[in-house]
Amino acid sequence: MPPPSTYDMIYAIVKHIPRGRVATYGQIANLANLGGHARQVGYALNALSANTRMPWHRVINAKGEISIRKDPQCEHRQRRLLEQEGVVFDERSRITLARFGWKPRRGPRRS
DNA sequence: TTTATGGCTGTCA
DNA sequence: ATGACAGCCATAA
Repeated sequence: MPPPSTYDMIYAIVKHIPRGRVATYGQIANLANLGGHARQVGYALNALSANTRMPWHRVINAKGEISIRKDPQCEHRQRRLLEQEGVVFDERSRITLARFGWKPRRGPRRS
């Protein structure tokens, strides 16, 4: 069987993002051995099926904001999904990565 | 096969 | 802190 494709790796990482937490494209790209090329991550997510169960909405850009695609409405929808998971946006529509940023690894247990 | 695009990132001012 | 520029690579036509 052939090795996993780049998209598969990305999907695997995104699937592992816990609920109520968000990860940046660079974060996923790094975990996916992409070497930091976050772009492919975004494309992979965009290539997902509409009925996929992939938590693509938990993936955001390094600025902590929701990346804009072709449809500005997607931004609104993604934000809605995140809020539904408990993620909070500030006035700038930005997420506090320090708080909601997904920390892979056993992670330092927060108090 | 080549060409064009694309949900980004990091650095500089 | 924000704004602007260039670079990298895989997928789809």
